[in-house]
Amino acid sequence: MSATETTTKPTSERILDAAEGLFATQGIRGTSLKEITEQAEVNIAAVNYHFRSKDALVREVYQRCFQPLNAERLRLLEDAESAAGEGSLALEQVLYALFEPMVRAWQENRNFILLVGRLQSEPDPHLNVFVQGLYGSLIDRFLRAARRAAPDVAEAQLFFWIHFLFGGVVYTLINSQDMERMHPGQNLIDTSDMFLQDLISFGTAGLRSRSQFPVTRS
Amino acid sequence: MSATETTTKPTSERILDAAEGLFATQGIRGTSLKEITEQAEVNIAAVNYHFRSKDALVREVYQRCFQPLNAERLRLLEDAESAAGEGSLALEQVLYALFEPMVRAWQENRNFILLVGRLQSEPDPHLNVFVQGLYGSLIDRFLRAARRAAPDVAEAQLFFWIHFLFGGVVYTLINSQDMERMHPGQNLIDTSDMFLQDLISFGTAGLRSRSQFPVTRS
DNA sequence: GTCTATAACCTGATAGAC
DNA sequence: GTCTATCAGGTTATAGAC
Repeated sequence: MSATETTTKPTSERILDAAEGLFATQGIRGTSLKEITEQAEVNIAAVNYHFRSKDALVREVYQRCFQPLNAERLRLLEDAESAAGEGSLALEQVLYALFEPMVRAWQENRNFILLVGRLQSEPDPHLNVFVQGLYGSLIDRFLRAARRAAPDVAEAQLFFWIHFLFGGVVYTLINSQDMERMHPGQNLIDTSDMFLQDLISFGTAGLRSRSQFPVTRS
Repeated sequence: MSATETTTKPTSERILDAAEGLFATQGIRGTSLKEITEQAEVNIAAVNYHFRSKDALVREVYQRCFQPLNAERLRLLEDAESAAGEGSLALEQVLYALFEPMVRAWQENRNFILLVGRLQSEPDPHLNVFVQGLYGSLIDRFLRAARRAAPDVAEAQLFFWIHFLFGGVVYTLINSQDMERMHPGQNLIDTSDMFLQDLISFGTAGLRSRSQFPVTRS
């Protein structure tokens, strides 16, 4: 690097950084290009030069955010599979590979999990289809691993309750600050290792449970 | 009622109905007053006459939506408590009283759960504070009941994991259509009774589990 | 209570100079 | 690649007639 060169990031990256944070805290529709370019300290027209439109910028933000996360998930799963013998992978290890990267990302940058949460509510169907493409074959890959780890649980049950766990994780991470404020005295997820440990115990116990409570209409 | 009177709802109610549906499907910031008044077939100025502003309309929509829900939750809990002897309430019954009204509301009107989901993502802090007020002492009330039902589980754990279950329920109900599409062949929550039954088994098994899986940093 | 008309402002997007 | 200037359209909110 040259000695006189300032380490300022390029314009397109500054736009992506600002957009990521503002989308996370204010929502996508709740954030205007004016706000983004002001925070990034670039000209308003730059966003339409480097990206084609606001929609394209949104997709770039999510791509940059989700691609390394899902790659890490896949890496952890493959590491665990090759470390364990064929078919001897535990359900606990599958859940660990699925959730560890997300909890770690949350620990490093709280904006990340907010960005994930936006997808549950932002109505844009184009974005949802795009993000589903980012997940690609990851869901199938993890479902097959879970199926081998828990052959006694029906595949449809595994599929459903792993998604359920995903929803619970996103919700509790997003609301962790509010929950700590509402119930002070004991930090519940102040360390991500502790939370992961409890999550995996909670999830596997649930997945291995069988319906017992009779529900009757009132 | 008079013979010639049409059974058309009053203007303010038509506005609330239209706003509820549009907020659910398009988001709050993603819905303009113009859209609302067009769907309600009322004049654009009526929303500022009957309600003070868009913010006040949003609060009215959530109040009308959440008040009967939480009243029903409380009723179910108190019914179960008076039916059972003092202190003999099961954790399953607490979870039933908490989630049954929500699942039933989802079954009757899919817009409802979308409206709940908006709160996780819409950035408006004023709205969040307002809705927290709607929940009022309900959380404390249910936490005390759960504590009596499971005295061996730490209160902080109960608080945390019941919120976790709430996040999972909202997520799976919101995404139930997509999940059915992604994993066809077996309906998982086609009947709310079946889902409630599985949910309560899953949740109580998780709540009663203890951490077993050792998590180590990679 | 309901309507028309309009104010004041913000939005994404683009043309064209530099 | 970066800027200024501007466009066409949408937004909430309000004033004032009926």
